[in-house]
Amino acid sequence: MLIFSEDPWARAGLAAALRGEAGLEVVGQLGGPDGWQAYAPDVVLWEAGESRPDLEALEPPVLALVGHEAQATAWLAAGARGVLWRDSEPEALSAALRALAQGLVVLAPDLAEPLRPGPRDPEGEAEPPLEPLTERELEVLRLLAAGLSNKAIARRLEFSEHTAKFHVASILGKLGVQSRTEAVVRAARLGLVML
Amino acid sequence: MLIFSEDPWARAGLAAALRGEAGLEVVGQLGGPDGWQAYAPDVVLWEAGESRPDLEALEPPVLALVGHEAQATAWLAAGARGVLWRDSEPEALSAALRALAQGLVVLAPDLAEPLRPGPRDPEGEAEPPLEPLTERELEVLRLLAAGLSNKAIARRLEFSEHTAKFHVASILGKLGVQSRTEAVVRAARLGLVML
DNA sequence: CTCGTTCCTGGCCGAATGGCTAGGCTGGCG
DNA sequence: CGCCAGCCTAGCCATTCGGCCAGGAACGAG
Repeated sequence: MLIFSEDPWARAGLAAALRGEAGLEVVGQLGGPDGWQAYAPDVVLWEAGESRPDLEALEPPVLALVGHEAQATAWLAAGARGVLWRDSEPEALSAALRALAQGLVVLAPDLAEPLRPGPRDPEGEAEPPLEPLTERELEVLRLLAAGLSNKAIARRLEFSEHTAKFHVASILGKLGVQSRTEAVVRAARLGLVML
Repeated sequence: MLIFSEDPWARAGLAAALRGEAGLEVVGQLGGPDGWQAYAPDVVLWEAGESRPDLEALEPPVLALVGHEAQATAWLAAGARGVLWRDSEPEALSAALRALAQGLVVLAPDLAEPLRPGPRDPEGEAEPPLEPLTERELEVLRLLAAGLSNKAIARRLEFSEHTAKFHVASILGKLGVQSRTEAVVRAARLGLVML
């Protein structure tokens, strides 16, 4: 097992915490993926920095330690085989690393939520009495989600800026929000547009 | 660890295969969940039958062994903390069970696909020369994505509206966009924020 | 010590945004 | 025919947004 972290102290701490674990051998520590081949690790433990993860050239499975959810999804997308919170217990790290070495995928419980097709919050909801958007409004919404200004929308759809504002206002009303940004987020969550 | 399977031979086989694994103790075998309390297991290994899984009354984390994908999703939805294929190696089972006991979620690689947000268009890209955002900027970005106005962000983070505008401008610059809406969409695509 | 970076604050200004009211045009329906 | 829904246009107005310039406090690196 090879440890990556931009922070030397974090590397040392992780190595020390895992040293005692049976069946785990820390073969080295690095600041990043450069030169990993020399260690021929079966698994990589990587404490995520804020920079974008790059696992391209890395062949062994990677367990990413992350601090917040956005990081988690970024690392998953980048191909990490395991994602745990930074404050996980050493025993959890050790167990996760062993599972990784077996080719399995390991996640912190919170991060597995999207997998559960979901009984959907039973009570809450309350929200989408959502009047249906007209075809025209959907067109505008898509441009809205692309980040276009009212003026740009008007040019694209060949009507006046006033009309653009009219449709946008109508969309805001139907979605129950008061800014175009909120509208985009809401629409994305409702599946009305793809981001 | 407690083993469930409708098939007594399968129970025996699993127990035998796992008997050798260090740090795992098979405390019993049952045909189903009835009466599990008597064994006080830390984990349950359950070879899935074709019937609908019911994990309601079951308190320890469950590792389900499934034969096909429909089963896998059914068991995940039912609350299984781990799902592996029936033909997994004993070493993989053992590693998975230990991770389960640590409160982690374990999956066969194929089953984790839905988590990876996108295969990323392989060719295109060209885009993210993306300077990293500072911690403060990420905080602002998250509120931005919630649709808050500069004023609201300033209140929430307890600094002046000017500072909010300053950070927003900095975010726009780093993401290479010119409106907050674009910034949110871009950040979502990059995995910097969850919508 | 100076330098550079990050974070925070301020003022100014033009443009964009969102709420409002008030039209006109079309086509479907009773 | 009148009525209504969806669509487009228009003006007014307060607020917000985004760009620009300038400065201060804190901290680590040189």
